[in-house]
Amino acid sequence: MIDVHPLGAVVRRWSKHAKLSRDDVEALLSLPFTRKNFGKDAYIVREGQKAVECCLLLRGLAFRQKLLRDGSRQIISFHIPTEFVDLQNSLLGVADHSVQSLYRAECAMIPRDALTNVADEHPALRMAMWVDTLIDASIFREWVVNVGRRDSKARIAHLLCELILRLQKIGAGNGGQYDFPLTQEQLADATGLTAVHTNRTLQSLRKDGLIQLTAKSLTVLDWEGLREVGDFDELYLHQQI
Amino acid sequence: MIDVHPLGAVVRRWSKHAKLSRDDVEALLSLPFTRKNFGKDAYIVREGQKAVECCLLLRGLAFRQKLLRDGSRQIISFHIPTEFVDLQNSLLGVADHSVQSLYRAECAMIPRDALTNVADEHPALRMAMWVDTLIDASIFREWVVNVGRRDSKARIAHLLCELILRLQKIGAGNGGQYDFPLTQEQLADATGLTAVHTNRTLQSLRKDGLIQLTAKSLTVLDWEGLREVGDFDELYLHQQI
DNA sequence: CGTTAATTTGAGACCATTCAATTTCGGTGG
DNA sequence: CCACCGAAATTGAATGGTCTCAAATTAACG
Repeated sequence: MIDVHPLGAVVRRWSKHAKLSRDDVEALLSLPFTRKNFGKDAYIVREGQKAVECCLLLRGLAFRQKLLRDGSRQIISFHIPTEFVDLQNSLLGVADHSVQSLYRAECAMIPRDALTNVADEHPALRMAMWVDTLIDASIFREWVVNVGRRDSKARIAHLLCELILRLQKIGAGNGGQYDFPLTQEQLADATGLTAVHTNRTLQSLRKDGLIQLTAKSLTVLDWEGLREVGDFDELYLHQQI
Repeated sequence: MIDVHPLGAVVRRWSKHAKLSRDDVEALLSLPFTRKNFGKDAYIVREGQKAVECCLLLRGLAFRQKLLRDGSRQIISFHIPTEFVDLQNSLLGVADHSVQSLYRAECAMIPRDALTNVADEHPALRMAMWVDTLIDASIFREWVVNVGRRDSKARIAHLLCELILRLQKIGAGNGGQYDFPLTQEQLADATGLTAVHTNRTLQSLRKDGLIQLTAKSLTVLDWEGLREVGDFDELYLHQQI
């Protein structure tokens, strides 16, 4: 799973949505970028900021969040390697939310102009980018359903199912075990629960023999069971194999 | 606010995001379409369906929803005239959720192929479409926050603020009064509450002198108060005047 | 003007929260 | 290597917001 070129994984992913010509691929791979490392909870994009470069996640995890006036927060999505965390900012201009690294993250920062130029000259690449943002949107929709209509157990199970499938897709984890550096507070902020109740809910999922969750590592013991509890249907991920 | 051409409103809206040449506008206005009327709760797009045409809402309201296994539902967004209700389906292929008319709706149905062709030939139009779907996504994100982290009163106030601003933008409503054919059950399904609790919450908003809501008509009595209660910040709507 | 949908009201139960205290874990410096 | 520290996880008990279930009232529509 180690790519010679950091953008190699993107080529692989996008090839599934659109037919990329040799020329398209070449243009993509010759995009300029700089590597950048982020520590725990470091800001990758800050709300209100004007975007000048676009961040492709290479290693680690990232999440997007919005803060409320009363200080509470809602995590809006998680991002795993090979994903752009802020593609929409390249177009909308001002970021309407923040992106932070989770634990640690390594990114390829691509100048916004270079990205829009390559999109202008390569319609297939623009299409792939668009599809990326559409899949993002589809995931947001499912999150609305998750926090809006499911109880705590289903919410957490559903979130775990989603992350597991996405991690699987990029070849992370083996034997049902995944690196999982999320704190229970982050899990809570992503599901609209409190940290305390998240703790109890996780205990319940463990007691049911569905998962094992310790020390930054998640093991799936009963995938079908977890899927059942989480009311999980992966259609919304649009992960056409 | 009556357009000679149904796509006129789209031209006006998109002109704010991207510079449209005379040629772009012409291409847009000469898109083929058929008018179609939908009755109360009629399906405009059905989950799992393959998209062959794209729906532009001309009159009335529409909403998107997802059904859960237990039969409950979550409304994911509302749509008002001049908006495309399923632009993403033109690209993603299979619809991952349904779109229904609310009360009544009049649409312009545009063949999917015609739309993608005009996008291929007119980069500015494609860009405008992309921005449309990005704003959609931004609204989904805010909805995640709304159902995830706000209490019932704030949730409903926030939703009302959003709809009011969007309706205002297309020139609907006068003197703070808007046509508002939503049932309390639909309001509930959009905010992740029950119909009963939505009823009580609305009463509370009325008692506070913020709104007047009767017989398919919403009147804003105290905009600043409603905004305050709803923790509303319109940045996410990306409605650059 | 009758019939159905939508709104409203009441009371009790329950899921999730709040607040506080305790335990465990991971990392750091002596 | 152990002692220490702060962060994270865990536990308990009480509170409260929202739900559930029913029934009553009102509005909408043909």
